Amino acid sequence: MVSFEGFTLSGNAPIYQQILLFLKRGAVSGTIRDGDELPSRRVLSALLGVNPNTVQKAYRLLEEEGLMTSHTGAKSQMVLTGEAIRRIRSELLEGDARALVTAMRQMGLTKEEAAALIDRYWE
Amino acid sequence: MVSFEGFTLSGNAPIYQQILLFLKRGAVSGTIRDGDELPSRRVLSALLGVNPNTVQKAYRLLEEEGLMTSHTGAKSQMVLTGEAIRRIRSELLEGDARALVTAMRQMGLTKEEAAALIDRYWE
DNA sequence: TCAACCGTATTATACATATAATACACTTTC
DNA sequence: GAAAGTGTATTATATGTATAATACGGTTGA
Repeated sequence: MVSFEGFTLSGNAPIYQQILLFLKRGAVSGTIRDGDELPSRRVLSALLGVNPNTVQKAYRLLEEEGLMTSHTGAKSQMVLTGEAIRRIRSELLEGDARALVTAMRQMGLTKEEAAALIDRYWE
Repeated sequence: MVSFEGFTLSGNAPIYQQILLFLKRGAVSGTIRDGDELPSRRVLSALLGVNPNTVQKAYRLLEEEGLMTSHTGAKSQMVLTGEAIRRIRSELLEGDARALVTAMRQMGLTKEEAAALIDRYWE
């Protein structure tokens, strides 16, 4: 069963996107694996304090990406092939790195200053 | 005059937030300085291909933060004290660093792997 | 002076996001 | 078999974002 322990809503990003991102990052790290069952829409929405439709939107997009299967009446399961995991990993890392480098550059930081900042915030 | 050269809309973030972020980062880097005139709402909206109201929203928020003054009929000007710049710098760097570290951690990367990734994307 | 530009304001429409309240058919479990 | 839980679907409302079309009064500069 996929655990949402340690997941908290934050920032201005849409909730369904935050859920999607949490699941993809878990797949990349290996804490979420192929065949793992997801909490039901109702259970997760109650856990997060959001509307069931919001969870459903995240799950629907997950399924449309081929990362999950769902059948009426039964629990939904993650579908994670090695190829899919590598694809997600590349997408996420590239996006995050690009965003940070853009930000640091626009603020006039050197590569060394950026590295030192990350090092300090790692704790 | 504040230049928007090198600024392009990207991603899903609201346009008015992207404009605000660009101006704040410019203030931190020193490319935008106290007293600098901003392009008019109409001119900037035409340059970016967005609605004048969207630019007005960004400018209004900038003014509400005390980083700009505007008077009917005249050009708007940046208001950047040393204290304000330090505040913006802290806010932006903290937010960016926190976001990246959270992402890398959730994907199971080590500090060294994250540093190598940033180093590679710096080019 | 006066035309051009500026900041500001209003009204309307459209889309995305999120919530709320139901409803129905299917699966699982006792 | 029956109850509980599940995926799925619908309709409605509210808010934020973005666009569109105007309008008005103040400032600037030829």
